[in-house]
Amino acid sequence: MSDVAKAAGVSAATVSRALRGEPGVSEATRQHVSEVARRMKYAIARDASSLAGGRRYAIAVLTSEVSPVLAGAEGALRQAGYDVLLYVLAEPGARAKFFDELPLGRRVDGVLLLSMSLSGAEQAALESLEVPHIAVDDTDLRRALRTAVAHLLELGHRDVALVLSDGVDESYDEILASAGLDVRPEWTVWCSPTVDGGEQVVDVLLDGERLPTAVISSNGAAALGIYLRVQRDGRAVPDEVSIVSLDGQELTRVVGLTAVEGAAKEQGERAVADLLTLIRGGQIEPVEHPLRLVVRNSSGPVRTAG
Amino acid sequence: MSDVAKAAGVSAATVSRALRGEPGVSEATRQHVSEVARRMKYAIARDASSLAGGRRYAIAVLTSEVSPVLAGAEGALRQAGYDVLLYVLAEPGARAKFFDELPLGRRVDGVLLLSMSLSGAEQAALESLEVPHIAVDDTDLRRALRTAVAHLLELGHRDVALVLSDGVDESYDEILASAGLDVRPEWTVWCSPTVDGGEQVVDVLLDGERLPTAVISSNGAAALGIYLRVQRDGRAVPDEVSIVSLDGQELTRVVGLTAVEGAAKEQGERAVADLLTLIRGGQIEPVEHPLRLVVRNSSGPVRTAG
DNA sequence: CTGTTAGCGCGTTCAA
DNA sequence: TTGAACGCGCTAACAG
Repeated sequence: MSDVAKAAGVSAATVSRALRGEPGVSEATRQHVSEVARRMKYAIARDASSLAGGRRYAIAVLTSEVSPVLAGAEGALRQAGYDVLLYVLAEPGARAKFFDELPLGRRVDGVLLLSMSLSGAEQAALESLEVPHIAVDDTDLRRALRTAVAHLLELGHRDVALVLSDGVDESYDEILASAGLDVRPEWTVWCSPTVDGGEQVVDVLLDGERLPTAVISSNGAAALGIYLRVQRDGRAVPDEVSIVSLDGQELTRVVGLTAVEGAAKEQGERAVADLLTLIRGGQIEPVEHPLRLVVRNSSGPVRTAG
Repeated sequence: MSDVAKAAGVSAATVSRALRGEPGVSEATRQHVSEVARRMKYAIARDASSLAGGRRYAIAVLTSEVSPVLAGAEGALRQAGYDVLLYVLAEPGARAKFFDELPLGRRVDGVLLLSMSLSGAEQAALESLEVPHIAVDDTDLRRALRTAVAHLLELGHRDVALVLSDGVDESYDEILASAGLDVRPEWTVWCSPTVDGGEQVVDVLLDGERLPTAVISSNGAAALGIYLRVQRDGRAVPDEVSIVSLDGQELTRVVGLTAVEGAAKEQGERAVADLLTLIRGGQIEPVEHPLRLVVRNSSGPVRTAG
């Protein structure tokens, strides 16, 4: 840095201020210093910078799975000039160890949590770091369902079945009802969030006397199972049955299922933006995560009877 | 550190040496210092350590996609006490920028590359960092193919078609031939590495007079496409046609395709072990990446004719 | 707006 | 085997 300072005819402190965008430097000086630094291929040494008490230029990213959201977040952080310290906290052991040891002291400017629901203790541990943090929630099932229902209504569907993953125990009847659909108990079914689960549930669903013209699945893998099974049964998708997934797994994309996607990339970017705002001491206002209906080949107009 | 030194009745230099396992400290002193440090929950500050010329306790992980290998590598590195600096270099722009700016100077102890085939220039840029690096190769198609062929032979198949992804231009005839299979030119076909590609190739393949009893696909998505199309054509899998993928994408697992998998986790762990050996100045000996045949529901005994 | 001074917390001499 | 002094590259607080 002193080399750059000498070359630019200023002091090291000025170089520091100029390169970090700190106030207190004339615009002319800043430009000049930046130019010289670039020519000399100089970049601030982060270690020394953080040692001296400045920022650390690093964000810890905690995630329970390596997912597209991670890719989105990484890109946004990198672009903002931050390093990404990755912690994959998939196994309970690793997760417990992390929150026990909290190896983040004085090493990051912020923490980003992806698809992690924290326990109270974990939350408290995180707070004790005294570092800004923010979490990216999972897709909001409720809103996703409304989106899917609207899509199907538009296509003329009135007989819509809802396949929920085991573990989802809220009632969504009111959403179906308020959309003007009949709520038929036998058209709300549960299955495991797997391809197998989806296949099995089809037997139940298409066994009644009245068949739904469309099926919404809360889980992507199950949606795929439904799709495969329905086709194997000799029913055309979407001509006889439309299928919509509320979960934008890669699976749904690859086989061409219509899905409500969590807009993973945007969610990650949004979260990064919020986190950076927090780091700068700003206030953030909660916003709903964007949802995106991606219409592919598994949903179409309802077939007019007769 | 000076606090610990005081508490232990030694100098800071001794604490440093003791905690880093440096020689030149009596075993008694080392034990004592370690004990005191633990009691005081003291850990060496990595920033200061690297500033002063010591280790950086960090590894840069470069990857072209967020994949299970990444998860495996992260775990292994974490366990070895290293931070993971993640760089997702999926987009050409990001990748070019990285190799242009090389933002790694003096910041990591090593570099781990996952599923990245480096160009000569990139290779050179990496070397210029003067930091140990190691790459996890993609699955070796050749060996994977041998594994798949052996599996099918065992099941009695003799009429095996090979679907290669566009871009794969090596000849694998000798592998098929040496396994005692007839090499029929019309049974080696190319398609794009997508579900669509797989679907399309089925038309070509099952249009001849003599049909293969098994299909090997080098790509997982294409394998899925083949699977879907064959079923839709009303042919049973695996009773009429067996399908084996040489690529263990999640896709193949979820829909139950037999696949030769790269044993991602083990590969990642192995690479980390090698990298750490390099960092310590050791020599590594090349080993073949482990391959694993995962038999699922898409491969079965050949149906005895008539 | 800019320069000067004094550390940040450690590793590495060198001497004892 | 240990300790004291020095400097790594930078930023914060002050002075101008």
